[in-house]
Amino acid sequence: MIDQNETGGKTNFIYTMIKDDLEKDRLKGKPVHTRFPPEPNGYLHIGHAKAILLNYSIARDFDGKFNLRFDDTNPIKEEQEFVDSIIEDIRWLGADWEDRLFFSSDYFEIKYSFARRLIEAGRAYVCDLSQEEIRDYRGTLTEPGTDSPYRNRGVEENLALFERMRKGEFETGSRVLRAKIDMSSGNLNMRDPVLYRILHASHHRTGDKWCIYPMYDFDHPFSDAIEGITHSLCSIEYSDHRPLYDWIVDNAVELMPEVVEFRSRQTEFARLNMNYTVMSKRKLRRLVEEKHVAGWDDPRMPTIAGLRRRGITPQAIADFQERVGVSRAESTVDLALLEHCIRQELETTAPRLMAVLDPVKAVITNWPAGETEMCAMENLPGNEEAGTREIPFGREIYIERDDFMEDPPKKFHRLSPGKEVRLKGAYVIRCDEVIRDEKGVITELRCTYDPQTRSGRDTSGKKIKGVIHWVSVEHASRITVNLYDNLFTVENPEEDSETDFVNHINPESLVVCKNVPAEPAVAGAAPGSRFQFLRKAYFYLDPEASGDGTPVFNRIVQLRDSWARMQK
RNA sequence: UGGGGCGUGGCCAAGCGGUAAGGCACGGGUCUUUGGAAUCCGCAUGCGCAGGUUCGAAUCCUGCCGCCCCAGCCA
Repeated sequence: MIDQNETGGKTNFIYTMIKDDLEKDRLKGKPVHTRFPPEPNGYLHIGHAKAILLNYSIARDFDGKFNLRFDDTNPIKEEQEFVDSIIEDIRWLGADWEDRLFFSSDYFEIKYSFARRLIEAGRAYVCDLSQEEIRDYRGTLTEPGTDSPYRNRGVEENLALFERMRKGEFETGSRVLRAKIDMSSGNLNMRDPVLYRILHASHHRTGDKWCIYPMYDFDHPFSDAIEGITHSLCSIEYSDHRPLYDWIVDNAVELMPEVVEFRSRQTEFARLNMNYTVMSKRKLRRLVEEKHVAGWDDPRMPTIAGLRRRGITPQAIADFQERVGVSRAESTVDLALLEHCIRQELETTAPRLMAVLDPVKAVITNWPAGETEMCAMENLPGNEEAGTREIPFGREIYIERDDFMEDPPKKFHRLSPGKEVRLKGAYVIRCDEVIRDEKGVITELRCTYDPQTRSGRDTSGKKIKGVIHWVSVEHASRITVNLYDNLFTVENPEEDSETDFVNHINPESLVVCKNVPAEPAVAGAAPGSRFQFLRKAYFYLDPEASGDGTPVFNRIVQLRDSWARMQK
């Protein structure tokens, strides 16, 4: 018996349904079996990640199986390039299909046979109507359709015609195979849906072997049935297709029982939407093609490749997916939830480093010139096993420009004239003088340090509220930092149909900081590793943006900043 | 005016007739050499609305209202 503990306490309607199926033995002893069926015609995004991880975790939680099957039934739109990127993305997410990587096109031959049996049973016919005529005969939402004049062709004629379709005797689009169901159904999908169309096009896997290709509604349920898929999950917009799904599976069970592994059933759930981004393939493609972003893997994109390049971990995405849950209600999840998942993981796994993103020089006037002292700092606070590192401290340091205020408000706990602040891991300093250039811009802060306040052996008795990060000027490594922010300035870029969504693009979604001083340890960082730049944000050392050898760090997500919130 | 869905706090989401879980967000306290983290507290007299059934309704019934999807030889 599977109880809540074994399924991680998940209480969504799909888990409930599966538990019930198991209790009632509706699976007849077969393992729970799910699948993710991408069409290789584009890049995967975080919405797909929800579907992938849902399907995969169901299989895992119920000790079942998970297949990856490409729905490659439309050669015009599909490419091997997308097959490769999708495989890479799903593998990176951690969903494991073991040895069950399939393609709908693997089953074209048996599907052809199944179509023949449908014809033999008088349930499918070749229709010579043009595309426009078929549309006209279909009727409208409120009016029933009209039977095609070819609807009652004899079995032999249909069989012969279908075979000639396969042989390539007819032009693209000249004929189709249709199911004979009900032209007056309130459900448009049941008005004699097209099962096969003629497409003289080369397929990325089957080449020119076929010139007729099955439609999704015919192909998908049958593929599920022969793979033994027990629970075929898809998004809400397929709800209307379910009667057709069942029609196909029922016919497969009746007419071709020898290949049916399981009488699969379709269950729909709501797809993921998130604020401050767009999710449709069309819109994502526009962002890339119109160069609003650098590519499909631009760290601002909601694509899996983009999330990966941003530095977000698969663990955080999986955590996010579980917290979002699954239901049938249309929803838009707050980006803040994803950010929370990322921070929560990185808090305990990302070593700390100091870098000053917007530096201003501070000179410790009572520190001897040329003298360097090493300060020990923990790599991961609260985790002694992560150890410490030594950071050089000297007479000249950089501090964050906004960690100084000449005329600060009451609650400003950082540096200001005559006030003291602690340099993390080092000494307490006081600001004595502010130096400006002719334009009034602060160029240097003159400070003095208190020798009794050495971190770890402070004998001054001072209680200093503010702690700021710093980098020694003399020892600083230089890095490039990409400060990424939301791609859009509004929660829902698609809300107003009058305004093109690209008008809502955030002009500050990427701010590049070059020559950023960072502590020397940064030079030893491994590409692909993640850090917290103390008091600022989590960063990812971009392994693909080496360029001139200067390390490039992508901002993954900012730290929570209650000071910034107080300012508002 | 056809068919299929959905409406529980700002955002997700449990709940399936016994008196509104949880997470995020938000507000406040404690602690803190990250204004981070941690920790504690607060946050729906009410579940789209209106009736009804019942000792008792978010859960059952009736009627409304609102939103989403469907007329590809796309998936």
